[in-house]
Amino acid sequence: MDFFAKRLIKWYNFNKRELPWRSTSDPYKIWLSEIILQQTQVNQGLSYYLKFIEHFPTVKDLAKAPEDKVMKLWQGLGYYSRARNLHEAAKTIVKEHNAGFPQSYNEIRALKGVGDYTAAAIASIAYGLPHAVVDGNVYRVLSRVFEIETPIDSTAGKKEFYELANELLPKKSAADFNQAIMEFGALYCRPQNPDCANCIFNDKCEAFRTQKVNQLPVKAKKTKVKDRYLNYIVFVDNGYTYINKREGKDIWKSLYEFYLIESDKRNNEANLLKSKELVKIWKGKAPRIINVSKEYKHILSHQNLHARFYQIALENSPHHLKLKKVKIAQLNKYAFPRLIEKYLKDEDLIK
DNA sequence: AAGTCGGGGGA
DNA sequence: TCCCCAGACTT
Repeated sequence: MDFFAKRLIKWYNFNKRELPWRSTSDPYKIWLSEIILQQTQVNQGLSYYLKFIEHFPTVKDLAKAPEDKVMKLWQGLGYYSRARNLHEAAKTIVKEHNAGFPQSYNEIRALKGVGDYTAAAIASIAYGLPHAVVDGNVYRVLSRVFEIETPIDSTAGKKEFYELANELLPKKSAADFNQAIMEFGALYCRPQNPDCANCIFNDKCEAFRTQKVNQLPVKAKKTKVKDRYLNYIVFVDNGYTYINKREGKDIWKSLYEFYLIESDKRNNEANLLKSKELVKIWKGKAPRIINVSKEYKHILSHQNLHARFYQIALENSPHHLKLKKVKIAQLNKYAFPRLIEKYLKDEDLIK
């Protein structure tokens, strides 16, 4: 087992990518990078990291920012609870830690949005503390090299991989080891098309020897996908429109959208006009629909969204609804889901 | 233990 | 299509 860390760290020193969060020792920046990179590939998160550092050079800057600005900068990256928790944790750090980033594993772990993985990553990378990270890369690399078939999404599997990672971790090189195993998983021991031919472990890898590389790691569950049909009512009122901030437990919390009428089946215009909700809004008088968009299909990991946008005429403006009246020219200040952003661009409502 | 939360990219 | 990504949180 001793070969593992040695080869890995040596490989890392020669082959690591130059990334902005690797050339800093600022725990705030390391924390930010780790939140952004949760369930997100480096190439997708990189520009967001740079934007955040530019707008919020310190944790104080982030803490005092309005939530809408944080969400706007996060727009398009997904998993928006990360942005809300990031913002809340920044406030916690300023208030309860006097703007100094916490330096112990337990204090880091207590921050909103920081779980076992992220706490270990920050503790090791920023402070050299001996906590092994276990992320998707670690599951993949370890399950293959040591041919472990325990499902990674089971309690037993999580425990087993966590213990193995910590056994393999050289306590004095925690930062390098953790980053090395993740980098190696991303560049060589990939989910598909792993580069076994050029792999530094191909003389030791059990899965390679038994030709089980593409069967590992084992995952037990699979997600169910639901269809949802979103009918958006777009009021256009002489240079203004009406938007709404999503609340509750559903997707896109804290992002904006138009007035939404959701149905579990595909709606056409006639059905929409007859829908109880719409009739109720105008007290039985059908509103005048002046434009119906194409259907937008938007795929999430667990939902297939089908959306259509209905523009309603000026005389039907919803002054009686609790919507936010905003200038169309100001729409670019608000964070919208990708789906709505696409519509806005198609209609030239934003650039 | 199971569900839920986004969006992009690769094969 | 399906799978995965420097996972966390709620139920």
